[in-house]
Amino acid sequence: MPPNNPRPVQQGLSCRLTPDEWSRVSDCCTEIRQFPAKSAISRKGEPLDESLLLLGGIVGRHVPGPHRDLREMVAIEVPGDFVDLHSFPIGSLDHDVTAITAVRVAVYPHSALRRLMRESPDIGLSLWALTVMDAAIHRYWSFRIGALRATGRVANFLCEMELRLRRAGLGEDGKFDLPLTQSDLGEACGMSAVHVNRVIRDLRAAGYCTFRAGRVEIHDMAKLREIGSFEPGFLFGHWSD
Amino acid sequence: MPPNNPRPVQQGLSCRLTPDEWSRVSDCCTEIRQFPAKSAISRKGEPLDESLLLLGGIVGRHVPGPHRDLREMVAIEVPGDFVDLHSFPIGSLDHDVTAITAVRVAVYPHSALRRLMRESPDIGLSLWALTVMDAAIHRYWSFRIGALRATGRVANFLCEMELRLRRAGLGEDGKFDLPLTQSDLGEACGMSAVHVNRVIRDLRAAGYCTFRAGRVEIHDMAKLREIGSFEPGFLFGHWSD
DNA sequence: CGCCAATTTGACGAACTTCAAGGGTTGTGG
DNA sequence: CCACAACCCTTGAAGTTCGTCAAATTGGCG
Repeated sequence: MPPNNPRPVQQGLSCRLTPDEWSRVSDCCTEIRQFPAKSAISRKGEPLDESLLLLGGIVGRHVPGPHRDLREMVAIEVPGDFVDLHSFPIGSLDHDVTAITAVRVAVYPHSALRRLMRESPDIGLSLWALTVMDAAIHRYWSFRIGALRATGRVANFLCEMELRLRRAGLGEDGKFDLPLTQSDLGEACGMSAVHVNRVIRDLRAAGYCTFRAGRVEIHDMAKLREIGSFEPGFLFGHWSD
Repeated sequence: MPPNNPRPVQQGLSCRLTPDEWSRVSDCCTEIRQFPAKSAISRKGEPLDESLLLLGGIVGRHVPGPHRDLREMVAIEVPGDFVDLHSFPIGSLDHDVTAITAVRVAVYPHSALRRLMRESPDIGLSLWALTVMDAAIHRYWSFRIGALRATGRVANFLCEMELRLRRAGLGEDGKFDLPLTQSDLGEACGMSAVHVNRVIRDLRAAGYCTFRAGRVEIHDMAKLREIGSFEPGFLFGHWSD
């Protein structure tokens, strides 16, 4: 390990690793890298030989369709999440990864992770678990888009973001920054930006929450969770608050 | 390895493993098990200490909502797919697993898989890759439901099923069995059963495909893929036909 | 200030859900 | 063999939700 090895702070999803595991994973980090807002981090199909842990900022993952204007946001990563650990076992991704805000990431070369996994298969299992949690979040997004109508979708989405950002130490008391445009929100929830606007107006008028200038304030969490059919234990029951 | 160790045939997604890897994974199989149609295989949150490889039949995975009538089908497994390998790194699942048809599965105790992974981390990596492919399919489902409208969703879904079932050796020439009700299809595509009925009537009238009595016949694959915005390489470009 | 992107609102039509009813098929028990 | 129940499919009618188009407004930033 180089003496100037960067050692990211443990937060968010990565808290599933024990401190010792985290320490040994951190040893694999070779670099801290930055991306400006709205820049592409990687593209579908591109060969990848490193994975990124998000340290600061918000990252979006989009599945592109056959036309430029047809795509869906399939995931959002918050600090503490691995952005593209999925590329480790398979060498590339099926989707685009984009920096929504300016972003700071820790770089983990696949070669180092592979070496670590050969030395300590149990750590490999813990990292595997992180990608499995990621898949569970994907499934919940399917549930949201498929089973709920527009108002419920937005409410449910805000509840998930509140929970995940709070777990990442980036919000409390139902207040947090969510630097997404209404168009972003529409792409994440499978609805038009115009309709997103109407829905958040209704949510504001009802007194449940506000979403303005990239900041969310939830005033009635119980009600928002109810109309969003949101259950905080949606991730295996591991997050129950 | 017991002398009467069942050795499942390799097909579908599991073809990503080398024959040697497959052989060593197969050694972990302790049992062949059956489930009747419409029976529950496992439920959300239940502790699991084994994973199942689907040998025959169709399995559905549902994320349940807070009410009985609110749920979404988030995945369908076909023979050759692991049904719940996601439970291996984490010990439980966030969703229900249901036998849609009568089902035959190969049982892999987690303890045996863990032993195998410690002996051969590279095989662990290959199994990890299978769960990563699974997540890619989840993302594609999000794309389908979020970015397409009803007709495109159904067309896209049928294209995916055609590809996966053909890959599993269970269909050719655009004809295959898909033992789902129109309600099932609605739960998978995020639409009402009534509207599913109208959409498949339109697809039939247009001469693109038929879906009757659990059997699909695609008459114009190019057209169906076009209106479904379906790209056969959706899985990392690994499946390109 | 002036530009550009994002937000907001109205109007309209299209897409979709719900409710309701009828018909077909299958399996079961008399 | 028939009657019946259960389930699925099919269609119509009516109402709701949502997308599209268009235009005005706001807000951030050089």
